[in-house]
Amino acid sequence: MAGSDNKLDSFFEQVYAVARLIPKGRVTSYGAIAKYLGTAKSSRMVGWAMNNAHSVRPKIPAHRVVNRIGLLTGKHHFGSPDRMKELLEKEGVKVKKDQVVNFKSHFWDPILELELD
DNA sequence: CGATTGACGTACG
DNA sequence: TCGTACGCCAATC
Repeated sequence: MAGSDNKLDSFFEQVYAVARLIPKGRVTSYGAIAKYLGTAKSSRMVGWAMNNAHSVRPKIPAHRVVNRIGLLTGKHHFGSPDRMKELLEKEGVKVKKDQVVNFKSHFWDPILELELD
């Protein structure tokens, strides 16, 4: 279709798409998203995408995206450093010292969940 | 326009 | 096992 919204054509939009697919009470990592998109080495760009996510609508549940060890590295970007923690705990994700408790159990891997045969 | 930074992750020693 | 170096690419200084 001419003039179609090829938003998914942008790497950032792909990150946003996956971020929106993160179920409530679940978390994922930048690397997991990057790897799912086929750019595992560009994990930094996922973080940049999240930075830009503040200007993207609908709002991106960036609070469900943490680094590979479950550390709330981006908590300072939510307006308040405790905002991310509150949001996660509100969804049932325990956070201790800026780190997701039982992170592995809450980990949501798009490669496994969105895997297509 | 060139150098530095950044919400990360992997590789190497 | 731990510490350091590098890659990635866009935005900012």
